Amino acid sequence: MLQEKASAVTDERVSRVQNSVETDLLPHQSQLGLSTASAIPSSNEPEQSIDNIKVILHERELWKKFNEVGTEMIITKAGRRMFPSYKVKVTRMNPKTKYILLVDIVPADEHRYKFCDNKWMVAGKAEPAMPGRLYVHPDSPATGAHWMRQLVSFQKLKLTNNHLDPFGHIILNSMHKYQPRLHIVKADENNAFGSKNTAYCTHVFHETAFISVTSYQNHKITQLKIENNPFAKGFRGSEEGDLRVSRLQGKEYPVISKNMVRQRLISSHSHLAGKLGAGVLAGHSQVLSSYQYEAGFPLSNSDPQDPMTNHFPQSRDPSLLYHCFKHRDNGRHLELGCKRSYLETSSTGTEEHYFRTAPSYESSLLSHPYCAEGITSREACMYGSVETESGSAAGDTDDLANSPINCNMWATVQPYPRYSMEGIPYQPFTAHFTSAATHTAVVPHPSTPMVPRSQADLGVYNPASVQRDLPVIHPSSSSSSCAPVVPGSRDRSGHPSLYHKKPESPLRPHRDFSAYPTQGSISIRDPLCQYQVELSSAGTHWTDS
DNA sequence: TCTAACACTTC
DNA sequence: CGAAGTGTTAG
Repeated sequence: MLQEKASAVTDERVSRVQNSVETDLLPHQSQLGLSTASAIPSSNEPEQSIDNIKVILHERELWKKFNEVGTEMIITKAGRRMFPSYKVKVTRMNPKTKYILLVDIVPADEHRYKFCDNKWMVAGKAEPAMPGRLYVHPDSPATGAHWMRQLVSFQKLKLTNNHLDPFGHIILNSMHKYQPRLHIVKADENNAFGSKNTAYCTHVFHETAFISVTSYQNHKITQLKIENNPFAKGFRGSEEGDLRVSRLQGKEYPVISKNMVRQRLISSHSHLAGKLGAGVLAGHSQVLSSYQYEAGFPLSNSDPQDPMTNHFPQSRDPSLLYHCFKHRDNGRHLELGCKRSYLETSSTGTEEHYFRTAPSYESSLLSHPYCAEGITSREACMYGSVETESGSAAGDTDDLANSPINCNMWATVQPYPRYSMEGIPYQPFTAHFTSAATHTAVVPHPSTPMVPRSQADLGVYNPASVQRDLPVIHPSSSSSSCAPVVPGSRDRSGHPSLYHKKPESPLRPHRDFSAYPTQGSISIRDPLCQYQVELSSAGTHWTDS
């Protein structure tokens, strides 16, 4: 079924990927993980290594439309879904192997933006990234056959600007540009990942890059959202007249669509306003000094060629890294990753690129001196998202019956070079990640297939706390952050951590982050599930304590 | 800039 | 029918 199409489409890419990947990365070691896989004869398919998995972005045309204008995603305290939603079609997986699919959203560059004069302009340096969180698809882990059977939807993923978010939503800073990434991780025997040899690969679709906002800046985007998002149907003007009753106001007179009006106003406005320009850093100046992603983020949208991309000024360079990685045992892989990256720019858009493990910014990190050090800690945490669970979860996307895990979020650490440098171990976060696989999480609800280790705590780590309390500390920055997770790498240097969790408390990384508000109460209404992951690192499996 | 209440929609 | 996702609007 799907495969057919997909395969056709992807062929090219695949080959590319392979080559590169293989060369650098380890050729498929994935096998270790085979637990599941082993049984399978992979005979037919070309190689079913994780590197050969093809991923096609669903509704790419729609994404492109948004991207041409400069996609904006609303972020709210309560969490807002993305629209277009992130959905992919996956092919060339080993039908019997179990995989975990997750999405993370990393900074696309190191700038803060401002919408002036009807255009996005750089307005200073980006704020330090928060520890990234990962959104694990609710069906994870599931077999290749399951994933390939239908579209894999991440529509329930929510974005928030609440650094203390207790729900497990992905935390972003407003007016910053981000790049969503899909990671496919081979599940280990326990249906988790985290083992040392966990194999995984990352796919990036440049057209899904967006700038986070608390309210739409470009009316063209507002318009596209209204026209395409079913929930915004109420704002669609009636065709012709565009007469719409303005009930909101309680008035009954027909009005020109607000959008239109708005646009006009805006435009006129913008002219006036325009000038401010960018230079402002908006105040925040927060000294970012320390943090830096590196300049080169790989992510950018970039296609140089693509005109569209340009909407976001600066962003990036075109290149992306491409690669897939497998982890080997410890952390070394990171390094590998670094090297490999090469630009792929060209391809463009559409497709995805394989990345190295390290997240984009990470990559940068890699380059940095810090990288090396930092890397170690990467870890990811997961949160269960609240929502997920419930029914909807299933529905949404695909659905699945399996049901395994509902949503989970993972957090990745971000890189804050500074700290890392110091050598402080961030373990804290690490811990989260940790071993995850094994541990999986828990969640209050036992439902999860995974292992329920601890329980739920919700919080895994709380970013928030981190931020506030320790601003500095962010966890490991470097490395972990990057890595998306999973795969492990961490070096172990030390930190193994794990964390565990207390039930109520969020996880605190070692340091404490204290406060997590949350707690259980939060919402968990539903089941949250949490996973903890560990990257491969060394053994860390959690230590639980 | 950001937030919360809102009217309307989907599911 | 109720829960939840929309952009709007006022603050």
